[in-house]
Amino acid sequence: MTDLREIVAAAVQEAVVAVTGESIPLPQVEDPPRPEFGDLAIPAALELGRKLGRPPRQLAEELVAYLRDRETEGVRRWEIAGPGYLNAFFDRGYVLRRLMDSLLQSQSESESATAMGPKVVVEHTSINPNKAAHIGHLRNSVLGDSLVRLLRHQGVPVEVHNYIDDTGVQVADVVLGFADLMGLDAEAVRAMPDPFDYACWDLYTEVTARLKSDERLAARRREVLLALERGTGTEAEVGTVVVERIIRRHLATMARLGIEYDLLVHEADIISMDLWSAAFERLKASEYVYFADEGDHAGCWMMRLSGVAGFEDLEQPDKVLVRSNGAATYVAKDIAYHMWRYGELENPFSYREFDVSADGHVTWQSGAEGEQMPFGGADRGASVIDVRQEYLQSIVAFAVAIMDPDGRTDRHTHFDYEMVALTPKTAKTLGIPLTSEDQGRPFVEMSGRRGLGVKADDLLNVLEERAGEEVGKRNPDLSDGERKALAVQIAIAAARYFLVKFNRKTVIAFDLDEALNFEGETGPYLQYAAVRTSSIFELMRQRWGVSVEDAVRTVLSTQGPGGESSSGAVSAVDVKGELEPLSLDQIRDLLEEEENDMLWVLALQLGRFDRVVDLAVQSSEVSVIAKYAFTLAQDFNRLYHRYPILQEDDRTKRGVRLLLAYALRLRLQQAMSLLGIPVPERM
RNA sequence: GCGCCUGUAGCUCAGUCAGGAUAGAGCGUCGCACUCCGGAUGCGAAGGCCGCAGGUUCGACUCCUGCCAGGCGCACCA
Repeated sequence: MTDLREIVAAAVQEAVVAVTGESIPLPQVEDPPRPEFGDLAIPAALELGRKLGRPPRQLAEELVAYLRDRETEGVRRWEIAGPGYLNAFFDRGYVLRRLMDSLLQSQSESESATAMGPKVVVEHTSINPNKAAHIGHLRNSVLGDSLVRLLRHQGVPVEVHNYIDDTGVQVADVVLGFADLMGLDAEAVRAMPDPFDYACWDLYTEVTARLKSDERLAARRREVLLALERGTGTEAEVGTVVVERIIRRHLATMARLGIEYDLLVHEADIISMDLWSAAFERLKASEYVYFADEGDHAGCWMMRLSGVAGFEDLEQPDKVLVRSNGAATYVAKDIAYHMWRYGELENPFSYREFDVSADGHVTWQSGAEGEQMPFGGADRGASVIDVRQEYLQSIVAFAVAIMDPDGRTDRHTHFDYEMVALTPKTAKTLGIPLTSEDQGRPFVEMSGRRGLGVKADDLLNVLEERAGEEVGKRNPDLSDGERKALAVQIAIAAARYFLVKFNRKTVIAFDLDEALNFEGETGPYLQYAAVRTSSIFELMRQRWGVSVEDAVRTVLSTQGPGGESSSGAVSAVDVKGELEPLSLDQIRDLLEEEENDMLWVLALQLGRFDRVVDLAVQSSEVSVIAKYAFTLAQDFNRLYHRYPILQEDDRTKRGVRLLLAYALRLRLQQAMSLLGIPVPERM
């Protein structure tokens, strides 16, 4: 079904040709700021007037005269306003009818839809496996997971990767802590009680602090790092246990928010399975990779970036890929991973199951042994990584582009976002010590190294507790189990919404009070609106003995747009005279009454759903969905007070309001599901 | 120093990419609301030289230039 906007734009385009003889591209269509300016506004005459040296207003008169002589689908009348806008006013009955039809249709389609087309890999989370996840990591995972949901909604096959950096100094530091500070071996570390990631959080901070002054410990760190890289010895054993246990904790934390992964890629495997050496062979053949014989980087293999667009202003643009001691850098390993991800290297991995979730989803991990699986080899992909890694990621993207036989530069995207920081006030209330320098700042960056941050599980625990209190107050009849289950859903909503409501270039200065608020622009507000729609429908079923689906079918059971009888599924059922089929004229007349402008505004809002999803995907901006969902919920809550459904006696009013409430619930639920926010039965 | 990002109401943010009609939300403050489909709600009020200065334009929060302020990045760390 063609969008009405396109139809209107095409009509104006045709009018321009007819009136002026000028051919123009499809004109821009805007949403007018106020209802009296109609439903769509086209500023074409403004632009054209300047180009032709004619008064825009006069030009607009001629265009409108032309348009008024003809039928444009869905348009009831044209007007001119302001400096020369063309304002189109829809046939409100027709548009609502059309909206309902497409909703019912998309509902039945989505049930049978299977993903088609080239595969896309989305990599997110990728937390260093040496400590508990904090709320900054949560922003990454929630953004990444929402992106995955958006793409899947659009029918794109998505594979979710979580890159595990298990060879770096971060892991070495914690291993050092266990081995030297605590004197534990692998078995003892394996036997430690949970929360293991919390223990590592503290240990990591302690080791970092001691390393500053303890020369002997610093020397030991180099030994541990070497042992980890070789993969042999007791320290390597401890390292394996630490990584495995921490990842299980990370996945458990993310599972609380409904976030799952298809594949964990271990960085250690990239070396041990010779993925790096294969990548290196390919890279060496490139004009961009060379061996440095002299200078600061003597003995290193370098990537040549001087003269490459985007790197030209750097003092030393070239980047080390292989250190003079022969070890590959992080960027080098990341490049190898990306080349494999996009099918430019043969697959060296086998795969084992890492975990199976409650709903049966399997998370696999790379390794030397196991099964063959069709992972990697994607056509396109995105890596969700915070903006501080922009420089490194641009190198990775550059390498992907030069290794692509087709020379594509757009197949890999760095989905960048700003960090989550703490307001000094929140840090203080959480008992986190700050330097006097920090206290003067607008916000304080979280740091695993300094142990400075709010752990993800702590936030979720506090949210669940708070939600539990509220639920208990409102629903004293619920059992403990029911109350907890509800509190979990509300906590998910609060956390996820809070992390996506800001656009990704905004530094979130985390404020605990704000995050714990369940009123206003929050996840629970969305849930509340959805729950209210459901409870209206439930009450209707009790009073009238009719499901909302049957009720909607009844109201729609006359003819569809264009006069013919619409989709066969639509037929009336017995609703005991509480509802009746409504004609297009009845719906239109009702919606055109001024007191029903708010209903009409909601109908228009509902019609924007697909465009909003497109915009969110194109701009990689999840906040667009969050704002849209909030607007829907807000519209509904306003309507709820002004336009009762069950208590309305007029059956025309009742019917139209029911249609809108039904459409709203559907769209709101869809938007919430894109954000990973559950819709409770009650709350 | 160079590069990137940000600056909008007391606070936290939309709107800037595609210039246009009276710049919008939430929180906070003050006041109010249904014997009614749920008050995690709704309604109203107060609160804005859209960082500053130029420029382009019929028209600038939006584009361009300069400046000011804040953040981040520019490792043989990841």
